[in-house]
Amino acid sequence: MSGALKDAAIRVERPAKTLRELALDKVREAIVNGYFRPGDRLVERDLCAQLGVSRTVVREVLRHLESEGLVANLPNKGPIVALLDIEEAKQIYEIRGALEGMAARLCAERGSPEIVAALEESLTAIRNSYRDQDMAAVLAHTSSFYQTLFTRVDRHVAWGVVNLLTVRINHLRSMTIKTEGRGTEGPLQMSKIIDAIRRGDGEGAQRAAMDHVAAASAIAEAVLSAQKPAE
Amino acid sequence: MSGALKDAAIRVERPAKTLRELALDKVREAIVNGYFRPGDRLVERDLCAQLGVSRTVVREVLRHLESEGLVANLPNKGPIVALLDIEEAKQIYEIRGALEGMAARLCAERGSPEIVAALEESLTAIRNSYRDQDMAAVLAHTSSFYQTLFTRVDRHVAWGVVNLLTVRINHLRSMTIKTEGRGTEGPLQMSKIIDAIRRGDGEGAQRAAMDHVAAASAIAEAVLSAQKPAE
DNA sequence: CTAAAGTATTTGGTAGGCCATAATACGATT
DNA sequence: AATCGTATTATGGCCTACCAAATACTTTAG
Repeated sequence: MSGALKDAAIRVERPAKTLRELALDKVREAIVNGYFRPGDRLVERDLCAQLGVSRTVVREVLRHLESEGLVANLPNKGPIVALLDIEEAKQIYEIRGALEGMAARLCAERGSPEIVAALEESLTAIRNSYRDQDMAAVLAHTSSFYQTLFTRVDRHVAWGVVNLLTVRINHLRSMTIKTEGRGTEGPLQMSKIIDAIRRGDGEGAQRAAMDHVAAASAIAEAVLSAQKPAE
Repeated sequence: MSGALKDAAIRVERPAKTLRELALDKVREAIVNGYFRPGDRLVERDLCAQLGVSRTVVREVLRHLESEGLVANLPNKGPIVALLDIEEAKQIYEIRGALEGMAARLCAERGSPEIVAALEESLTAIRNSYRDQDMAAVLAHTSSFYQTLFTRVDRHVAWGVVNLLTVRINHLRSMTIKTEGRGTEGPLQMSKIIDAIRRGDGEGAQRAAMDHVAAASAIAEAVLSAQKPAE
């Protein structure tokens, strides 16, 4: 991140976003924050009207979301918002545990103080956001905490995988962080990760990261199984 | 896998494959086995002609492959077959190591003889295919070896992730298995995984699985860096 | 011989239409 | 009244045709 602004400095930052990408983001966001609920049908022509784009674009967007796992396609019935089953959620958490554990270990083994500093910055932001009850900010800073973990040791592919999986459980995440006591417990677990990284304890960092995810998973499971019978 | 054929027994198994899916498979296969080479442009209208389908379908297929990482989209220039850079390949192998290690550990901890039997069956098939110099069969049976590892402990999501990543390095795989001595070394490493699982040694199974992937990764790296300067 | 102007090529996106299938409503028949 | 066909509708899958903008390639004029 040193000399990357040589000719990027004056570069006109054009939106460059193709209409398709804009639509994709819109629909994904609509799903993630519950405007479309799991199980809702996504009727192509309706989406065209709502988004103001053509069917071609809508269809491409739906295909993309399908491969992200946010949308499921029922044969001869069309696309719906994917329903999240508890088994799948647990598996996603498990995978995140494996990958985040790996990244944490690598960070510890690298032993760079900058990583520790960056992580602590995110953690502070998380604590502040909890204090302010700003849950959206908690999520954002938690993401950047993990992003640091992955990208500071150049594991962009793994970070991509984690992101891909995370969108599928996003509404779960927003529920887990609101859970009783999560405001102190979560940051505490994260600080353990940082501690282990600081003292170069790869094993410990890995374990701490996995513990943190496991805790989130347990809460998510409780939340999910509590709400399933209700509906 | 006990009583799942209650009403599935008579279910009419219609192909149901939509044209889009057929085209998707065709193009993916064409990329994977080198009919389209990395860097080749994928001109929509040409593909339409070659596949005998409309642009609508082709575009959706290209989007899908893009999100699989097999196709890259240059802005205002169009899609090309993604080039595989060595750094990315290493990361993919690393992730596979983490996930396959996890699955192997779970298999060991479950301690079911059926898993061991299934794995051994795949391994025998692999050995036979090596003996017959049938490399396509080696790849197929290797896949089913890992599929067993994941699906017998119900880790379908992780298996999906591994598959997603694997297509991106598929041509590497076909090169690594042809490497000198891989015909005895690879199966040997796999038999170590099985041994550890058989004696319920989770830790050992995990390590053995990770070793196996690490060996493949090392070979792939050698192959890649040997061929890059050549072109 | 170079620079400018024109010409393909190709993607991004739109519009609209056709057909097959599934579900629903509706009417007829026993 | 219950059942059985039969329209109707909604919708996805797929197609053709078109336009605008950007890129790449030629040709022409100075």
